[in-house]
Amino acid sequence: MTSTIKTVRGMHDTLPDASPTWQFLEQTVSQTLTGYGYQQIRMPVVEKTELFERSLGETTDIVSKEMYTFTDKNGEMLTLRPEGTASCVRAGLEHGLFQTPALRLWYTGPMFRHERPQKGRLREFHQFGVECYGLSGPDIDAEIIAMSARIWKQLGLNSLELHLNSLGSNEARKHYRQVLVDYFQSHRDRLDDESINRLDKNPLRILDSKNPEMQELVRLAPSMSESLDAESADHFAMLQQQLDAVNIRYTINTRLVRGLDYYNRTVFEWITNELGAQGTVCGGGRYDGLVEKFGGPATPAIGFGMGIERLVSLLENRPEARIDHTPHIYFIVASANAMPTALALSEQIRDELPKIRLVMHCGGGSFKSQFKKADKSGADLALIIGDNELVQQRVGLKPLRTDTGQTDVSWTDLTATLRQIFSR
RNA sequence: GUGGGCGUAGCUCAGUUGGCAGAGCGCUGGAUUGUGAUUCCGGAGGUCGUGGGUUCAAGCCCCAUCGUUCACCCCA
Repeated sequence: MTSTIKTVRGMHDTLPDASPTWQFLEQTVSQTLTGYGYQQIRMPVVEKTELFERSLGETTDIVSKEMYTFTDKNGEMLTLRPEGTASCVRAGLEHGLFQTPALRLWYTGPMFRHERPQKGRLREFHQFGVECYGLSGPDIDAEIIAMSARIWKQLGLNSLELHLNSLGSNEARKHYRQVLVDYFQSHRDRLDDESINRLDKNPLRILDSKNPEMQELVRLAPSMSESLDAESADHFAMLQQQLDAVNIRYTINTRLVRGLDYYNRTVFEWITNELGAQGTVCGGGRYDGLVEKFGGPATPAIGFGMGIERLVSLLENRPEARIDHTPHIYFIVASANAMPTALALSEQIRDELPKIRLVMHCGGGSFKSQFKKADKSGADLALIIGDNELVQQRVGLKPLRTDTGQTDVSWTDLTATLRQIFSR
């Protein structure tokens, strides 16, 4: 055997066994989003590199070391998108969508980050993204969170916990950042290497440290809530009130930071402990300054991303969380002479009963093996045609999942009979 | 980018102090001519991830490399 070509590291095939779960998820999510008045937008997978550098922040890990960037034939620097928000803002500006007062959008597709793969973390992964533009009040924050909660309910996931925080206005965050730097600077001797590294790059992340030796220092650090500006504090309080009103439980986590630079005010994550270290299944927040930063009108915005692979692994092994593709009918063709008639009959069934899933037996083989395949297919009913049936112009019907015996029916009555059988 | 575990049939995995490559499941053929699931009998399928090295002899020992997995980091 010559050496076979395999998938690129960190990128996976989704095989036929797994795709019914993906389809269940995709269908459920898109139906729920549609139910809230969100409209789908589709953006290219490739964008100019500059788009991500300017939106995510050049010092974030994603931009500084995780992007799939390459030079196009004409010398342009392009990047496989690492997330969707930047593209969505770009598309909105490019097509004047932000003229619409309350613009509700969603999208789905692959994202690319060159990270070391591990459980729940791939180099090509898939997200649903939801973005809403033009609304600054906490009501839309509450709606978007309630909508995500409803999605979990529809999917049958009940172990997700909502973590909530407010980063305040950009000014307040800048101020808090300085307070934090001062605090950690005065305890520099107790910081680990990584934290020292973060001190000037992204000091808020020190609060996220999992190093047990840092816990005490982090616990005593000044809290973000004390640095919140009055308006943000008000916004945050109202959001909590509204979440209470719709019975959504949450944990205020003042150490919840999120890694992208564009966030302000409300940030949230839905977290599970069933996935190991990559427990965030959904995360998002406000990014009120981003549209303006790209030269657009001042446009408040909020959005979130959901990791499809992570959700799928929560849904795996649940038979109810799959789209059913089991055929209804398996058509057994006992004699090659009968094939033209069998094909004609099956096409007639497809014409008149378009919802029926019918598998034609192709490729010949013994009667016995055809029956084995019919059984294996999971079909409820086998249709049988061979030389005898050809002469009598009839088709055999054998139920495969019940003990009721085999019957037969004339060609002309076939679809009517099937309609009756499968109307139940 | 850093550190640990693991790579043997399509899948899940055995393989002893280095001595002929294995099982279960799956696939496939058959058990008196056209009837599935249970049962019984047969068959196909492997450069043991890849490349070097040690040895009379390597799936097993050594080195490298790729992949995978888990954690750090980061995030969906």
